[in-house]
Amino acid sequence: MSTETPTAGRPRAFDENTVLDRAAEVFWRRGYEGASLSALTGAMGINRPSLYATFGSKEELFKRAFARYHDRQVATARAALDRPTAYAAIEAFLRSSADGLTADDHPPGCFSIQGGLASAPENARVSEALATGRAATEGVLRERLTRAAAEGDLPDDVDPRALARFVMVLSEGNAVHAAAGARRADLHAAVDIALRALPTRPGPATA
Amino acid sequence: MSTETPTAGRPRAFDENTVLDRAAEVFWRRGYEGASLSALTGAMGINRPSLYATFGSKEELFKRAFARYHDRQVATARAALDRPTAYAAIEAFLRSSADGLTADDHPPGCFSIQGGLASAPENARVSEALATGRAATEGVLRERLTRAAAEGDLPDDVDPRALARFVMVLSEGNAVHAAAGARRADLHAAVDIALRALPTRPGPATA
DNA sequence: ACTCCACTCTACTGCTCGGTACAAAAAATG
DNA sequence: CATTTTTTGTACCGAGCAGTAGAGTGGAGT
Repeated sequence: MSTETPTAGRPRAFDENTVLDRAAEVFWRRGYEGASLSALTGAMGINRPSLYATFGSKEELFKRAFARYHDRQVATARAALDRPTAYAAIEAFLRSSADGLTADDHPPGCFSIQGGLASAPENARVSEALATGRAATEGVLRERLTRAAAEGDLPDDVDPRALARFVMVLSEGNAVHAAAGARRADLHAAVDIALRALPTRPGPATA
Repeated sequence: MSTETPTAGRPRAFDENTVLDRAAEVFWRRGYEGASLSALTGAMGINRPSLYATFGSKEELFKRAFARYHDRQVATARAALDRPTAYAAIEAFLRSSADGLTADDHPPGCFSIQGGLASAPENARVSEALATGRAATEGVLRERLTRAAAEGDLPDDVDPRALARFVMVLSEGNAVHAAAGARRADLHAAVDIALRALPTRPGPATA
């Protein structure tokens, strides 16, 4: 099994996490259905049998690769949201999102969206897994804003769920633009405008 | 040729636009790469040779199907933008977008995005065609807002291009949510918040 | 009524897909 | 050093892919 640590036998010639990151990049760039096994093994630097012995199937490989991406995504989101006010948290979230969508150490845009928004029915589980991941990120945001509401850091008439959705919409729309090659400054310009929509303002708790 | 009108011979047993719309739905639901010829011909109600005689290739079929969708999209956008003020135009655009993304006479979400954000290199032209379509819609929006700026219907410090991009980001982010099954009310809630961000307000020209 | 010709249909092509069998290779254990 | 255990590499599998050949079909023009 891939999760166990064998005591004997020929040692693996590759690092599991390293090849997962390379696989993620292929899925990200080509989408699940556009990522052929040949492209994957080529980028990962391993052959098919090694891939199948380690990950079981293309779908499992995808899920493992996406899980790594998603965990980092959530960690980044949590870090950004760790700000004293709702306004600062949202701004940090959107700024780090815009930067992440245009970072040059990985493909432009968002794995959760490029991976496969729509797919053949037999691959529906993949699209669903991605949607679940995005929903989880939105959940982190929602928790933070719900806390802000409880702390009086949001006006009483603001629905934290709707606000979290709005922020995610912004981030996802920017992801679509980034996938098409938009420049970082363009994404931040959209964030600039969005921030004016917030029912809270810079500085300590408003009401 | 499909574009000529033959005077003799067996007449075509299907309507070109009808089968194009059915093809569009398959591409929309499954993405370009997830839409197999079997799925396409099945939904279109014609066989492969008819498809190839009429459209030439899968890629050409896709472009024709997308062109129809896109033309309607642009027409709808233009209609929505035909409002006296920038605020009203933007609101109408976003409302009709949210409704279109959740209409029940076609798949949820947006063909331009679900069709194929990312793809294998050999299908890159498809993703590019979709991105070009989205850029065209953004162009229509930008023209309207540029006119608003010229008319004094937007504050002088507002960049119509950035504002158009912001509105498109909203629409595209909502499309991602819609693809994942979001309800219409959720999309409108995001629009509600976005409208507060506008550097213009309901009613005749502000400044 | 006959001819013509575009369209329709079945059956096929070469190719690539995701996935696997099997034997050679290589490190740990005795 | 021989054995064991796991990984690696080559070469392959059936299935499904996009695309096509060619016989059959049926309405329009004469």
